[in-house]
Amino acid sequence: MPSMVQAQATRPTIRDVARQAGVSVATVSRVLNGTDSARPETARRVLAAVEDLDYVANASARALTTTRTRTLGVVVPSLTSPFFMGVAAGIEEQASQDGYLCSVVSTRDDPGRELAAIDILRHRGVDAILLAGGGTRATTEHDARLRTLATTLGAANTEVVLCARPAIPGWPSHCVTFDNKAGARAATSHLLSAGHTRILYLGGREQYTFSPDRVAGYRAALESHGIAFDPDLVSTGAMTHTAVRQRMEAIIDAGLGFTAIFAATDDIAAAALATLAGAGRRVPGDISVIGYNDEPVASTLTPQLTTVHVPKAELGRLAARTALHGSGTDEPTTTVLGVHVVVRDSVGPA
Amino acid sequence: MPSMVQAQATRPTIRDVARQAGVSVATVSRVLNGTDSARPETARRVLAAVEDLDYVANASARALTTTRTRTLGVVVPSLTSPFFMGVAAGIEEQASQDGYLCSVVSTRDDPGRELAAIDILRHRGVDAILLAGGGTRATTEHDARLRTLATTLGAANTEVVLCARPAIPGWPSHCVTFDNKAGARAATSHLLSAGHTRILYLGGREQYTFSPDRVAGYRAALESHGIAFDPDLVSTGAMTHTAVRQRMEAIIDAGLGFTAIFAATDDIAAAALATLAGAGRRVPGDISVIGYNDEPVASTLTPQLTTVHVPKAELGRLAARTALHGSGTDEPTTTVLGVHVVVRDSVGPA
DNA sequence: GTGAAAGCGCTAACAT
DNA sequence: ATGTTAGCGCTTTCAC
Repeated sequence: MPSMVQAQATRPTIRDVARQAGVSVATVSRVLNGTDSARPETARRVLAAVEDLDYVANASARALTTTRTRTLGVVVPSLTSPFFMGVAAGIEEQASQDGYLCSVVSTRDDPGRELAAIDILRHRGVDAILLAGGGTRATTEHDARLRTLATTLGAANTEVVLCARPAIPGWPSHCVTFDNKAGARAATSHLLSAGHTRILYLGGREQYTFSPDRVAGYRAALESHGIAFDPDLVSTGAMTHTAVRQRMEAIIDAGLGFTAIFAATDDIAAAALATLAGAGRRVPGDISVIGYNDEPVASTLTPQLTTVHVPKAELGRLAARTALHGSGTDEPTTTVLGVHVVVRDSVGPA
Repeated sequence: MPSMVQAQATRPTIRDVARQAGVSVATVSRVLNGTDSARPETARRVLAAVEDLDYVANASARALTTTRTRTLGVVVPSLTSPFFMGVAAGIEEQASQDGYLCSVVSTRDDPGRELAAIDILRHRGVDAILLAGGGTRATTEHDARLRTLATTLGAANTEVVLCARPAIPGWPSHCVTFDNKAGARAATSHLLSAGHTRILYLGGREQYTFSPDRVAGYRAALESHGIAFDPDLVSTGAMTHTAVRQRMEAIIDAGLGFTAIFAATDDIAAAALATLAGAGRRVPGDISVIGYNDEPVASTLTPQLTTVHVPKAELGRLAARTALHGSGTDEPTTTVLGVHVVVRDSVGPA
């Protein structure tokens, strides 16, 4: 047992271990990294010294020589979004399983901070960057800047992979996302199959990255069923709880005819459900409602919400794997995960 | 413009910048860190060279000499808990504002992984560690191990501060938390003031860190109002949505008399609300319900949930500040943030 | 199988 | 105000 008197102010280094084990620092390094085989007895002595001194290798020094930090940078739009945290959970799980640490920086829902976030991560020398979600739809100028930065980083051997967001044309690295439009189409079809023909699309602002495809899926389903698209049935705008409620109230007051609602997110669906309840409309008796994302809130609602399941954790895991180990080819790839309707209690016959 | 032919496979170093600017590396370092004043013209040349070469300092090399990584390690029980993500958002905001990066590792709700998580962070040489939440109540043995590890790290100048969890006796560093018991007391009092005397406590498993204090607060409020504590009115168990619903159904079927519910979390309250609606009991007409935590779900419920607000983001920010800059004294401190009832629509007169 | 020594890219004395 | 230089703690040739 070491002396209790002198507080160890300075951490032991590999040299301390070498001295204590009676070997060279090179041997200690080899034993600790399994780089080269050492005599069992030598290894034992080294390990004993490590244990004894409570030695922990200096990650910075190691990174300096290996040029790898074993860190994955993650950029998310928000730390409080159930959707992105579902994805982040998958990322973290895969990364930690592979011995990587996740450094996360949030843009706080400001796409303008995306570039800065990537730059912070670049300065830290992370081995790869995951750009999860995008918040609002980018301008082509923003996309161009993003692409330039990603290309620079790619040349420096740091992949920037897009995750849970639409692919960007000409992106130099990979993209792992889900079939956003197909999900919207499936949701709408689900409603159509139940006999609904007047379906209200209740969306967020049009500049959200997911908006265009969700509207497109909605329209596509309508067309397949030979139903004319009615612009009056499309409502977009802010998606805070109160904003959606106000929008719904106005719609109800206006006497707009519809028997079902396709909400672009579960949160929007929640607000719709609340408004409907307040207006005395029964779900799914009078009105059917379907959501999108399958966030935890879906099953706490009354009635439990039928929605489109997005494999968030799986998406995160796959994205992390792709960022860390590549996708097999050197070429940029786009992997699109499937989604499906999960039937609960908020949809009934027309 | 540099040659387009040769792809820059290797990143420029401080020497490249020095050469290009016609100064020494020391000057470059000084200009970049603002350590010492340089002649304006010199600084300009350095900055131009940096710009020109797209130079980014190597964080590992810098950390090696300064012995500071400018990284904050964060241990959370889960990346999908709205409560902890609220706290994490505050942590990330404060850290990034102070130029620190957050490296997060999740224990995936397994307190047994807490030690391992801290150890991972220790190996990375983070400057401080935030232990957010604890999931389940620890054994004294677990606490002892935690304390030992924290003490070791503290000696190595790495503070391990507790965040949003009960203080641990003898903890060598700081603790930033909220008044858990007072919140439970306030919630119960809120119900009592509305005239309720038969109040059901609907909790999670007893080993959750927050459980004991919430029950204690509930009892304390009862006592202050001269109402006898009835053990039959305390229901604890798993807090998944279905588990709580089953529990609630059994309670209703058993004909237990009560006019109000104090749910230990908003999620539990959500499940209770769903069960009540299914049973035809109106809230707050027949039964009043109050939650705890003030998570986003509270305002999506019907009726909107009256609950106890916990300043999650503020808690996170303060904890980060404390971990990064200390609390003023060298002595371990415990900072307890206040909480308050936020009145919405789920509580009515008895 | 093991040791000696040369860096990795940076900061911080110490000179001037 | 700026240059020289000695490390920081590790990995990795290159010898033996």
